[in-house]
Amino acid sequence: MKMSEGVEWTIHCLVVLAGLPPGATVPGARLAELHGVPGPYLGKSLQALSRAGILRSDPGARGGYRLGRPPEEITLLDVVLAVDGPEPAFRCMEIRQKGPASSKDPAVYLKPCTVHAAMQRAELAWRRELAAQTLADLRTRVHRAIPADVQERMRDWLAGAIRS
Amino acid sequence: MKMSEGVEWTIHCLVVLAGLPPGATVPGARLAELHGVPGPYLGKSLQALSRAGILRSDPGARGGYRLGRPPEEITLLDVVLAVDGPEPAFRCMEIRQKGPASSKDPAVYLKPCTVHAAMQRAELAWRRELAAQTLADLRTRVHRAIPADVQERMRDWLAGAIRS
DNA sequence: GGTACCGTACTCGGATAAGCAATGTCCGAGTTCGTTGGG
DNA sequence: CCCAACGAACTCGGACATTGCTTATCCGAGTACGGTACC
Repeated sequence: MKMSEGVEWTIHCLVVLAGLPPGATVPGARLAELHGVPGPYLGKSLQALSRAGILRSDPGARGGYRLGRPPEEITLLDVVLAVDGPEPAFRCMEIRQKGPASSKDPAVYLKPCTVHAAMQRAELAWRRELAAQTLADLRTRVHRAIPADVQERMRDWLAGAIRS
Repeated sequence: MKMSEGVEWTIHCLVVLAGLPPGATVPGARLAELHGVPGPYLGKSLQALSRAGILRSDPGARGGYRLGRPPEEITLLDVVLAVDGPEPAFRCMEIRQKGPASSKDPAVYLKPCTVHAAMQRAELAWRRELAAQTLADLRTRVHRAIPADVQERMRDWLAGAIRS
């Protein structure tokens, strides 16, 4: 089981964007080189966030990306579902209905598969934990964990990338 | 993010094996046709369980698979880690250390990445929920959910597959 | 009749190809800014 | 000097190759059973 790398990339990008003044935008290419990741492919993930409404994109010469809504209203679950896809990791193939010992009566299989339910319970716990963390929370924690000089260097670097 | 299909298959197999009398073994090929899945590939997943000690395999003409330890001591987390691999879904690439704004001082990055910690929290909740469910619990639930006639048909079918 | 040996059938285990999704890259549509020509 | 129109540069968005992993398959090593020859 492997999650798309775009999740990690876009979360870091969102943290950066959440720290900008309102209305400021940053081009995707600048976000890519800021994190040392392949630019064109990061754009693919950013597009997914744009479709989900998490990001808002301004085309044109002074265009770029900005948050689509306040960071308090963006959860990590929203980001993961947008980038990695909404389908759960465990997908029940209903193999209980296959094989020589299965029942021909469809009514037997109306209730969900027991194995499926067990796995889904764990997956719901995972989603619940992701939904409990907003981008605003994460930005606060990151802000406290990074030394002042690194933050200043990032602010200076961003000054040459921000389009307002 | 997609989990290996072998997880679903092997869990169903383990539930079947947990319902057998002690000492009884079932060949992997029989387990495959019982669930309508490709036999040779199911064997690959069963081998992983065997390496992990969850299953015990008896080679030879009257050989087959049986549980490696009591079903009360087998959790769903054990199965998932054995079949799908022990690596977490989210793997931190430490992209905070890359890019023009990163610090050259390694001491800054001794504490774990904040984004990594947030994702790990969710993943730990997922694992905790999986570890809380034993194979014995699951077998009891499956036993209650399946009608008596289907269970009897499975018992009859297994009678021609069990090697003791 | 009992026993030891041998051949056969069946099992698991690891090594080997095919299919597909994720990764990585590219080029086109659209928008804004700077420039230039005219009034 | 002010204004409008034009050209150019830069942006996002979607369509196109390529790599890696999951899926699927096969064949070889090892073991227990049944039959057979021998004592």
